[in-house]
Amino acid sequence: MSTAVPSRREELLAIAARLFAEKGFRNTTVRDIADAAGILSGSLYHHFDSKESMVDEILSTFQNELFGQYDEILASSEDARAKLERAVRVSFEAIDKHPHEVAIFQNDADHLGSFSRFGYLADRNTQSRQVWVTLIEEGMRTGVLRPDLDVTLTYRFIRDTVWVAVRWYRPGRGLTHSDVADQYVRILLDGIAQPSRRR
Amino acid sequence: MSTAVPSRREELLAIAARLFAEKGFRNTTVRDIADAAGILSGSLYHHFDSKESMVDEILSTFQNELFGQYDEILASSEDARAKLERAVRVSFEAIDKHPHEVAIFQNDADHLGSFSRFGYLADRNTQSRQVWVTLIEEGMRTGVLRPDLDVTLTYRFIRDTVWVAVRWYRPGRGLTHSDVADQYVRILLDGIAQPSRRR
DNA sequence: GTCTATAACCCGATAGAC
DNA sequence: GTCTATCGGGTTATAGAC
Repeated sequence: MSTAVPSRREELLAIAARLFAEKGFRNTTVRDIADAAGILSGSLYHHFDSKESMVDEILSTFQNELFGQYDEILASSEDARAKLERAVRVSFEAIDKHPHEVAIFQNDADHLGSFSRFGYLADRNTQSRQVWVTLIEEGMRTGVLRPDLDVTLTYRFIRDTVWVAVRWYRPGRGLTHSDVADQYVRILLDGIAQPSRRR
Repeated sequence: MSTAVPSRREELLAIAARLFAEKGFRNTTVRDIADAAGILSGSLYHHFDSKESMVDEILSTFQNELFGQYDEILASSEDARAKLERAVRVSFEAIDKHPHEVAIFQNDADHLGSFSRFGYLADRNTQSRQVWVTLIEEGMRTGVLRPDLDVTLTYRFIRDTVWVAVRWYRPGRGLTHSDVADQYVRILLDGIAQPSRRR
């Protein structure tokens, strides 16, 4: 958790997160990170065991926060449509608040996940899938979603459309994350076609 | 263009494309490519100037083919809804026929684009944007799409949802590219909500 | 068309001085 | 907490033999 006055360790992690997000984990060298922090590469190892432990701390901290929010939504008593909307909104908020962490997860999770140390990434992926599939199935059962949806395909559609926005969304420029979520929820639920022309 | 009997050069490019797609361009070594081809890394330089020239040939060949298809759609006389559908279908067909090329473009175009040699990647990006925006605006003007759409946001939504499917779609396994396109077009145009509950 | 051998460089990480 | 100095290994690419 970040405090009002970030520790040196947190400063370094923030610098590393930005570089990992911009250039990719593998393509960012410890010298890049040290340069951006104004120190030499060897000095980084006073704070961290390895480059891997840096990205590990970045990702696990972020995911613990995000999945706490998903759990709250699943436990709420709203209808499926409202819960789906909230889950989309929480995700866009995460892109707004933690764009670097989301970008690293999107770009490097597959590669990192092949190391046993990052096995929790696959677990979180499964957990995320369960959240969305649960909401979609509840929506189909209760009649707020079309009953002919392919659940797996719909899950992938929602997951991808939400998280891939990290590629172009820039906090503080143009639309807010809330505006983007509004439009995305509208397209997702009602489509882009003129309803009167609905086939 | 690939011939019935691929040349050694084409064989090597196909091997490289698969590895670039699986591991990323930077994370694939010339030794990886040579190993997979059953030769030594030095021997690759009899066929190609550099690793960069390999990915260059892979991407430019693919894009020349894809954008030829987009041009045909734009020039056709169908209505905007039909043209949008066809553009989505052509894109999914590209994912089916050339999954490695699409994956490389999705994962590495940003990084490669920073070198002047790959300036055409940015040009193709602009061209692609013009295709989708043209179709969306024509659809809004002719009344087949909702008139309150944010054109830029809708463009990004379509672009991202289509191309990100390369992350999970595997040719020959499960749904065909045509099935996936059917479902995606339906969600995109009409949404996932039950129409009777439309707000 | 491929192999042998190697140049020139970049990488993550370490040991110990300050 | 940072710097100096460096180790061991991986990377792209080249020159010339076969």
